Amino acid sequence: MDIASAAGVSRQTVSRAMNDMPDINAETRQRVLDVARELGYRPSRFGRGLVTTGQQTIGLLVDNLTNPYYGELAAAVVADAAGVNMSVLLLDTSRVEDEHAFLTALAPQVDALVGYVKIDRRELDLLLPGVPVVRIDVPSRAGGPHWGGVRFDLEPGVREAVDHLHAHGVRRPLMLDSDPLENPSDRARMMIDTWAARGVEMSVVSAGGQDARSGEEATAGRLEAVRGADAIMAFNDYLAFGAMKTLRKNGIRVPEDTRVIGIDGLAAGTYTSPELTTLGVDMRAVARFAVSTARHLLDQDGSPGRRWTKVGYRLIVRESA
Amino acid sequence: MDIASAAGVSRQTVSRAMNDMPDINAETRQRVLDVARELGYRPSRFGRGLVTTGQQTIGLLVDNLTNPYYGELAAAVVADAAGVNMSVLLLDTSRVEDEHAFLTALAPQVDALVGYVKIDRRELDLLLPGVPVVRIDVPSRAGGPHWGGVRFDLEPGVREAVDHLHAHGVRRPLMLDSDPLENPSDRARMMIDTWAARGVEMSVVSAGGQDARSGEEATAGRLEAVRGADAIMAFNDYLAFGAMKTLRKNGIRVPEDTRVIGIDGLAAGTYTSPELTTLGVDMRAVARFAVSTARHLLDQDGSPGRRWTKVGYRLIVRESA
DNA sequence: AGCGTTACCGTGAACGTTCACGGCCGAGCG
DNA sequence: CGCTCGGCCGTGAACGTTCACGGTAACGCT
Repeated sequence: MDIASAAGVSRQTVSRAMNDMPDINAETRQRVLDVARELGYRPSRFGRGLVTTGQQTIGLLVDNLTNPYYGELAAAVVADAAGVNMSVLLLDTSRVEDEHAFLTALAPQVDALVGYVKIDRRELDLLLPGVPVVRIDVPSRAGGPHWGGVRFDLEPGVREAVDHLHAHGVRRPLMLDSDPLENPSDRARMMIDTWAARGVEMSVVSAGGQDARSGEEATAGRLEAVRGADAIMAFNDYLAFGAMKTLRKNGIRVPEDTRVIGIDGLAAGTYTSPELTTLGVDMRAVARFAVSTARHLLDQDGSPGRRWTKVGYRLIVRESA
Repeated sequence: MDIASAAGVSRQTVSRAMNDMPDINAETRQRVLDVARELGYRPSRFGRGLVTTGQQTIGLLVDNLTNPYYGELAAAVVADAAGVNMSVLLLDTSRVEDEHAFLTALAPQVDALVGYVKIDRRELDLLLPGVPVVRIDVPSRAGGPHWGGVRFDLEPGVREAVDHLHAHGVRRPLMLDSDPLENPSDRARMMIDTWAARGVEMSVVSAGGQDARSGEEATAGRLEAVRGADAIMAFNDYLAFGAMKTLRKNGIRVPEDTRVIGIDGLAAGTYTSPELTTLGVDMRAVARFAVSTARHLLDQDGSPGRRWTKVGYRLIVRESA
């Protein structure tokens, strides 16, 4: 502590001055503060963190913040974390080629991991032994006792959506999937089954991608199939955006001629015309659970509590269906 | 270091085991690792940070991550920071009422501040004396020697946009401003002046807000003015989205009847139909400068370098104009 | 036997901060 | 005068880790 001698006082007095603590003369405090500014001194967060065990940091692992979906998640997590005095370190894996090296470099900074961890469990456990991990949108429970997660359940949303469409007279629904026909996505499978349960057969078009352009091109390429449908359910909102664009270019009105439903609940869906009806999860609830679970796993206070949860998609009715 | 005695070795050997260092027997390492897992031991980042002065953290201050604009900024900053081995702590001020208390709690975790700091300079300087600050989108240079920033220059974009519209025969442009008519925004003023320099008078409609709904309602409420225009330039993309929605509902075609241009360059503008032509800044360049400047101010290596820069908006031609 | 080399491991010291405690001095009181 | 008390300040100790160094034993070589 160089500054102490520079100001002619002791370490402790410097500490008192910097932290607005009592037991220090106002004049002395000012002198210390002046010297500190002069020398460009700033207390080290490491030195402080070593002795005051309070502040904890959670690492938020997302695929690509450019995608507003992750933005909404991040906003919710940050808000919740701030509420319990935790910080959030952003880990965006979109532009990183080697997730292993990435985590090696940044993970020591973090007390817990939350979000979309794609890395293998064994590998991660070796890399960050004992670090609590709360995964989001995982198919199944996995990992040790310091792992948790939230599973997304599409089913209630699909049921609501199919009910909604069926009630509006839809009988020739089309699934716009991202995956190839011979190996449909889980979402597509569920849609098809749900319609089948109502005695309606769903046709399928594969987009071969998850972005708007794929949706636009796929629907344009299979226009006869699209014209034959009275509703399109897309793998996600982006594909739905693309589909709506194609529909419009071909004079097909939404929702009068064809209804369109996406999945994700992106806010961007309110900027289109018509606004996109979609299936979405309550991100606030997801974040709330993730943060509280991370905190829980961090404390290890013996009480196991719930480490896993399931949140259902809900139908968000806007204008396109 | 409790674990050292538990494994029957010294602190240093534990360190060697945890960090894959040489000079340790493979068998001993495994034993230490086992004991560590058993006891749930994890090296403290504070203890480590105290002795290895390397990793630095920058705090990214944004208004509201739900807004994809900030998501793009965050993604770019994170990518750049990772490139120079820095971490990014997310500070979202959208849901925080008292920015002062917020910073008091979280700022000690951070080595530098980047982004949209709204708090008063004097206050911040008192709170975090000497902390480098790089502000984004500020009107003017301000702050001490440890402050920097990037100024956004709308002018080249406006010039390009007006040129573009003028070349396409636009003569009755309409400004959709967020601020009231009697006190127009800087953006509106610049638009109006640029048109005036070409001998064209611009009419103005005030939306009284910056979101899509405001744009939709304002244009709907002043439909006669809108019908009389052959181009609409909006305060931002959101207002443009709203305007396009109203235009569509009233059978006005974009861009055939009326051209529309926004400001922000949101990716969401590519999901609409037609895609929104807009003015945007190169976020990657902004982030690059912000991170490198933060690093520069952190080092204080004497060479002053450039602490301020100006990046110009550019016209992004899509479909709406 | 004596020597150097290698593999492995331990011991101060240091990083910067806060906590618990104790000391000094002047003022007030009996 | 002696005593107490409050205001102000300094001194070990501790937090958990790494660095630089030194030490020990085993082994091979001359």
